[in-house]
Amino acid sequence: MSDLLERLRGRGWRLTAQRRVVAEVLDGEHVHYTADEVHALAAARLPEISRATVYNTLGELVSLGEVTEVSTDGRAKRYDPNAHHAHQHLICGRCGTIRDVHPSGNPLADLPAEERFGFAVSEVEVTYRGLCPDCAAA
Amino acid sequence: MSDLLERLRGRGWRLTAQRRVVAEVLDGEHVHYTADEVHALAAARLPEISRATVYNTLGELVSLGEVTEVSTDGRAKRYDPNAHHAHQHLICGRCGTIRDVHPSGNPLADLPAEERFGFAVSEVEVTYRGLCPDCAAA
DNA sequence: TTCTTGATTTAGACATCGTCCAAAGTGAAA
DNA sequence: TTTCACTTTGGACGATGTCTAAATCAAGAA
Repeated sequence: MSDLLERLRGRGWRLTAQRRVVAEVLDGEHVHYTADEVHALAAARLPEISRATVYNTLGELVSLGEVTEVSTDGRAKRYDPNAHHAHQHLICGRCGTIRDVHPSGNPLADLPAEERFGFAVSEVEVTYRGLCPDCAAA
Repeated sequence: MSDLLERLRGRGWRLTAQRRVVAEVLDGEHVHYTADEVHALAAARLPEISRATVYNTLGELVSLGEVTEVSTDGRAKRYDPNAHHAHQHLICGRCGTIRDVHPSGNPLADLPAEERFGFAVSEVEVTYRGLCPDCAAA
């Protein structure tokens, strides 16, 4: 079984068939599914799982820090299970495909105090946009 | 009249009362309204303006490069008329307030070729997140 | 000025994404 | 095995945004 389920159990998660299936769907290195995709894949294994449960479970995984939400401009949010390895995203503006990338540099350090307006800045998100090879060719 | 309307007319825009009002609402330095806020403010001056027109007009302004869309995680998109001055955003995770910021550094240069996966990368968007002074105090 | 015409606006239906709720079901502690 | 708080369910609901066909209008032509 995945480390993920172990960690979740350790945090007092009640382990239901539904949660197990959602976690299994998200198990992978470069997975960026939408909630509905997760639901479809989960339903392939557990046909009666409801949309609400998928949304609930994804929300919990995000709260627990096990999964990151990626908002891609108006489209449905995508869920990235690769939350334990710092990375940023490269998104195709045409088809919405997402790749994980690892830029150098430290953008947090690039924001001087006088540009923080008293905010307690806690994170930076860097999103690269462009066209993926397939869309560029088409 | 604003430069904006001049530029738009120069590009063959038909100047209607509705478009004028939307452009006026967006006239300002650090404005980040949602489409519905723009609609409400526009309707204060031109009561019969429709939502569809506001959406159409905002979409056109974005296409023309006069206004930038800012997606703030699931909430409604916001529209930033400050498109002619490169800048990034600092967003309060609690209340959604947006500030324009100007970090140093060049994140585009921070993405090595082997991390581009054949994409034609054209832009980078850096979003700082945290709590604004009001929300931090509350 | 008036006419003409293609661009623009409108209201409201529709689509998508996500949230909420009350009722029914269930994991797991005792 | 029993119990009960935690989960799930489905369907209504809400927010945001898109689309369409018919009515309207800006602005160039006459």
